Amino acid sequence: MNTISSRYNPQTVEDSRRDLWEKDHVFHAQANRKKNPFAIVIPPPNVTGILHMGHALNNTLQDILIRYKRMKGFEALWMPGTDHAGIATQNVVEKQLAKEGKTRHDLSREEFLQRLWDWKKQYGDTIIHQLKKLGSSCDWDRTRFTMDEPYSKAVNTVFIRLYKKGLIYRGRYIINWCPRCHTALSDEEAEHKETQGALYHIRYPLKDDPSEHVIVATTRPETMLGDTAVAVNPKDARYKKLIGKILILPLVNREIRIIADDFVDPQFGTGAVKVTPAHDPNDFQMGQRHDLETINILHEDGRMNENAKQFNGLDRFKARTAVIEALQKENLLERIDEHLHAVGHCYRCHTVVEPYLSRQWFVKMKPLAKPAIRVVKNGQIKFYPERWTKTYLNWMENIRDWCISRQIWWGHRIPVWYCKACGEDRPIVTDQKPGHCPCCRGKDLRQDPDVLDTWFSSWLWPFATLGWPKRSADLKYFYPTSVLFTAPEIIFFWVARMIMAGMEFQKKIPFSDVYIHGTVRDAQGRKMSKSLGNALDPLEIIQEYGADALRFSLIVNSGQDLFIAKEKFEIGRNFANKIWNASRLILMNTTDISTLDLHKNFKKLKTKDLPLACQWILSKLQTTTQDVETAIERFRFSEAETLVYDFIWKNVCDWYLEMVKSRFNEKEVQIVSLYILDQSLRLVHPFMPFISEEIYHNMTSDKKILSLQNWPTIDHRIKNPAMEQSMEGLFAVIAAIRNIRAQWHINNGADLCCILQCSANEYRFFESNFSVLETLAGINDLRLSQAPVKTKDMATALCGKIKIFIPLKGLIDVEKEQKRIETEIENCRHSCENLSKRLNDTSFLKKAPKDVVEKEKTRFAELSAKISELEKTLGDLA
RNA sequence: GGGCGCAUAGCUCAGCUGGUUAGAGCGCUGCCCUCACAUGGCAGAGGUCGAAGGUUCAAGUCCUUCUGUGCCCACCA
Repeated sequence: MNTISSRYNPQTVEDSRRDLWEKDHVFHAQANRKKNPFAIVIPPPNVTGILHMGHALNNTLQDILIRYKRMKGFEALWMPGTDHAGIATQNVVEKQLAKEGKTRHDLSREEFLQRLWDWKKQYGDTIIHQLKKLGSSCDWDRTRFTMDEPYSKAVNTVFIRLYKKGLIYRGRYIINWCPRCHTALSDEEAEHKETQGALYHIRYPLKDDPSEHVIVATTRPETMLGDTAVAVNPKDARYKKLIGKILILPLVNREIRIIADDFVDPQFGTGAVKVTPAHDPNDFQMGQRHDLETINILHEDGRMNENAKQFNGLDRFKARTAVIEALQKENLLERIDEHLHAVGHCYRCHTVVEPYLSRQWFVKMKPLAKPAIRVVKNGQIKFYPERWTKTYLNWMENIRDWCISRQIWWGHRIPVWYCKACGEDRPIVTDQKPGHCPCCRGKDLRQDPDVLDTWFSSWLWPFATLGWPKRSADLKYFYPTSVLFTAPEIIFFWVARMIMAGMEFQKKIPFSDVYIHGTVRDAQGRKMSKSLGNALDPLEIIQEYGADALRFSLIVNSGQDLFIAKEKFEIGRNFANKIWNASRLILMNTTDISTLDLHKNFKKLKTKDLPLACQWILSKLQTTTQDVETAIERFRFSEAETLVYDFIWKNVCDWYLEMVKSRFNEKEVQIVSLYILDQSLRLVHPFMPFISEEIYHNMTSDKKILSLQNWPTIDHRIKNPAMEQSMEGLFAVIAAIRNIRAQWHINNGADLCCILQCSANEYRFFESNFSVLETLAGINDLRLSQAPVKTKDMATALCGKIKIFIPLKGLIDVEKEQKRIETEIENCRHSCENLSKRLNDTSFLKKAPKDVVEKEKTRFAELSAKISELEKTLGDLA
């Protein structure tokens, strides 16, 4: 290693480390009675996917936790896999077909599906390979796919169970229809975007008196062709006398009635609403209340159909213009107002969706939501950050039924058959094609052509990946899983539904913690996307900076939403380089020490006899380990990472190594340095697995794998907070001397005398660390003085030398400091008085909750201690 | 319309249950290629913590209002 370049080169390292892990199946986990399980399921990326920054962040977070837990001795399973992503994947393959000038209808269903499977075989693992490049320590042997045979079994089982329970039904309702994908979408799959549109005011003449008319306002004028009523609020005085009258629907000359319905808001538009039951969800409900006819005016591809009369065949948006022109011609268009409103778009292809009346399968959600609400409310499942709990509960409490059928071919075919004789009203719900119809014994059976929403399989992920519906040992051991990591936009699609499925089918929560991370944005705060062209490709970053650098930089920025520009990755790259070089320094100077016996040798050392620098860094190591653990357990990953960064860079490199580099000839210094390196590598490993593995694996003569080593254990006997504090004082003094030296432009080693005036305690401390002080401060004549330095001493010290006199207290303004401490003491006393008043007040003691009282008591004790400490400091100052 | 965030150094952000002198990285200034590292070292400058009130012995932190800004949800056509 000592001959290796001084610059860390991740490209030469990462592939081989990955091979090392894969070859030995290092990350394979199995039901193991001797250990505690810890499981994470990956949010399965789409098979269409290529790695983007969101994935990089999401998977790095998971990897940090799973590697940490693995090192902590858990049987840590990270379950990987991919999602078939129904519409998304079908779209990709249809685009391929389009290049050949074909549509899927030019192929048979089977041929088309074959194309999809071929595609999946060829590209479906792309994302998995890319996740590996990131360093993800998944149990790759278990990689699942949502359309695997056993997984499909789970999907069908769920469908059948819910159907039998009455929680799945089929019916004609208004759903969101994507005219480009030719399929129904769930409410969650229709993205509402603010759009500048127009509010068209149209005159509908009265039948009895064509000179009179009612003006209706609409944002989608073409839907008027399907109107079957006009509705007004029954309390609206303007229209009261018109209720029940007949209007002539312009352009189609259909007679429609004016009805009264509370739904109508008299304040909006003209207070009169055109009712189109086949093309608007509210109108549909009104239609049901008033028994109105539904007239469908659209083909599935968004063109007008024969019901649109002269507009037949026109695309819906062309029809809009045509309808407006026709109305203008007949002088029936009152006016057009600008209008900002939310328009639904397909979440996959961004086409404007149409509310469309069709027969679909639905899941009744309210009964499923109930237990899922309960487990979040009672804290069995916690969200991080906590505020997402509210978002979740709000959605769950207003949940609507879930449209699960999709009119596409790629996905789980709905396990339902229809008998030709008995018709679609008698669906046969079963896993396998039945031999005959159970009611008429007819043999002409046809399976429902539709497939299930892709989320209808994803919501089973935490247990279907573990073998359910089989009662596998894995399921028993690893379920419920521990933490779920995901992005906020997935809470409704996936997280909520997984909780419902878990409660329904396992009677247990699927995971206990949900960590919601931020969205990765560009430097301007825009969401990274291919279409905007602002996306940074993680693979490019890995190529240029290394996977460790990518991981480190993402996490360190990951408090909330991340604003990422390419330069942000330098911090990770530089840190990796720093680790590399610090390791070189240590390894070059510790060749006498066998790494085999490192821990044994270390244990033999008597900490108290070690050089101060060693004692200090060892103590700092304990503190850091403790803090990092706490941070990780609280899911404060960027904090944990910063702690490791500061420990290695600022403590180990900037101070420790600088203090000991001249003493590497001492054996115990070598042992401690090597030990610190060993432990540091363990600390960084969850964050930067490649470089840490590389250094560790190569420095151990028996080629141990770091991924399988233990997390550092904290030895409280080595911990010495008081000494840490003293050392920091020492560092401050050194900095002050250096500053003066710099200001005076005195070179290192110049003839310079420096007298430090310090307290008795400090005197003892500095005296024993004289050489360190001199070396680091660059002073060759350093003197300490407990007494105030007198002019005479100065004069002696100054013979022919440049003078520096630093009263240690001079680092701070003594008077100011005294004042500050005095006020501080006064404040604390005040607080103590208040507290003691309350603690002696019996009514307070009765009323206040126990923990509050306890807290105040602790606070009182703390404050008292603080006061005496402050008083002591004050005494020292004087 | 409802809900949730954010506003702290030139920039990007930490700052958790109020409590020493508000921190980091980048950028900036000065001095250094010293044999681990210039992807580096040392030192330094830079902050009325968005505004106004309030609670408190004590407020960046808690409360109210306002301003700016971002996101999510929602069937006002």
